[in-house]
Amino acid sequence: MTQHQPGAHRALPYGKLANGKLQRLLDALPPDLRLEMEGMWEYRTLSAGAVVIEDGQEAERIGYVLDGILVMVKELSDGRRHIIGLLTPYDMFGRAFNGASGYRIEALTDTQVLTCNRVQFEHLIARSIEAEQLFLRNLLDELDAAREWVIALGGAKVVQRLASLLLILSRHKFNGACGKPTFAAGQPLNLHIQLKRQDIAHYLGTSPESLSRSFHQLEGDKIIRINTPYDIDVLDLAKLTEVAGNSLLLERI
Amino acid sequence: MTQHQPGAHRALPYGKLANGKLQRLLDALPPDLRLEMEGMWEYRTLSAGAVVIEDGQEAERIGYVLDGILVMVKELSDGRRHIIGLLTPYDMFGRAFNGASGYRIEALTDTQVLTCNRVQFEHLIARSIEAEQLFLRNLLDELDAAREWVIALGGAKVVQRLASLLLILSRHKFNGACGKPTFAAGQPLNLHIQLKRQDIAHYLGTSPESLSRSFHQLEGDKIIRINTPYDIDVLDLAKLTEVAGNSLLLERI
DNA sequence: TCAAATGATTGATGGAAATCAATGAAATGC
DNA sequence: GCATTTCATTGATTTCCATCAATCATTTGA
Repeated sequence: MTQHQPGAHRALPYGKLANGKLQRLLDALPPDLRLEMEGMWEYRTLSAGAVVIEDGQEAERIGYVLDGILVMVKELSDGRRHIIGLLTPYDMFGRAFNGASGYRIEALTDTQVLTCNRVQFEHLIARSIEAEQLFLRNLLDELDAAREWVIALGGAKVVQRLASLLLILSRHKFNGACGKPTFAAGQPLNLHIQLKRQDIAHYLGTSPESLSRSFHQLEGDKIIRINTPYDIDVLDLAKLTEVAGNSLLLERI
Repeated sequence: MTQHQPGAHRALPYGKLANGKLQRLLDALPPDLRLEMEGMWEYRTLSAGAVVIEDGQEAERIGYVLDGILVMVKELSDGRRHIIGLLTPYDMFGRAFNGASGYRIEALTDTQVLTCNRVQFEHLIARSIEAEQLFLRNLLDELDAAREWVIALGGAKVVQRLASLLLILSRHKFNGACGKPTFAAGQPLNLHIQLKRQDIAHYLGTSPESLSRSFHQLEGDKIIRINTPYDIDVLDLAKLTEVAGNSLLLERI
């Protein structure tokens, strides 16, 4: 975290983490290490556009996204931007042990993150087998998530890829939610998509115009409801899965 | 590795690893651990179609691909196969610490692998900070590789995605090669693509027919030469990069 | 407040690709 | 060896999508 909003960090708000991924990780630690681990984290907010980690630099801090979206982006020599991946809530960013980043990470929206000094984190990992295994598991989850994006982008048609994206975001929302799932009962699942159509389009390998048409196709089929371009209700998860063309993305909900 | 070709494993042939990724990893270990680590590995060959790790099972062994291609595949209920990802030489497979696999891993071609007992490997990782960090670094590399596929598949046109695939395979071939690169001098780089057109098409989110046309378009532009459908010479890496639409995939050659 | 800018959407059109159908080529089995 | 199957390729047609252009909605800034 080479740049962040000054004055925006304060102590870890434990309530924010109830039922969250990090909390589940912490729960598995021995009490003494857990206390130490908890003390290491800082809560921060980032304004949209803030650079979290610069391309080619070694991250000073690592962290978790709590709310908002970070984007991994590569600036090409001709000025175009290539979006490599998205970091949504409960994803980890910054590379422990792994040197400089090959791309820039920036906040696509106003974002809330938990961060931690990288070196401090590495030392804790090195001292504790439990912490190390938690981190490894987390990393392996990230790998699965990245491979999931590959599936999502493998769809032949735009509407298929969009459906896959919405499925992934739905699951993030669902897994990150507190308490019992309200979802199986058939209520609409509300998604706050903090991406501009242009960014989504780029990420899905299509144009904003085609993307817009796909959004409205899904709405016409009663699969989603578009409240605003950034506020989507998923009405029919089964149909959405059908359109996505595979059930893989849903199996971990 | 729940199934493999009987009688096909023997002691680690050190020569095979010269200049390889694993060798570089081993070199960084303290001598005593390095000896122990080296003793853990077995060289095996797998016949095309052999199941390396079954969907839903916990891997007994983890390993590295030396030659050939493994495929991560999910069998859908209606009998179709969804290719999740490819494992090419120097990729790691099998999940340490992470429980059951969510997909099947099978050999797409006759494949040479180095494998190691998972539990033994986990114990070594737990004992040695160096080994642990090597593993972490490797895992983070895998994550980068997965994100690279996202870039490759993000291309809008079929020929673009194909070019990206060929670039990635070229780099694997190149980085895995022994000794000095013969590549910068402009010689053709020979690729043995062990995938059927249908499999490549599925992976790139297109049809075999469109894929075939893209192959021959690249050949017509003198960028590749198609000796057989499975034997491709890359004649002009610069043009190939141009068609792929970005230079990201090339930067690590 | 209003003008300007940005983003989302819609329409029209040419080009790209999926699909259907057929042929050629190679591998496989008997 | 030949028949059979599988795979790759090519052609013709339809569908999809990128692009250009225009409009509408929302946000931004003075």
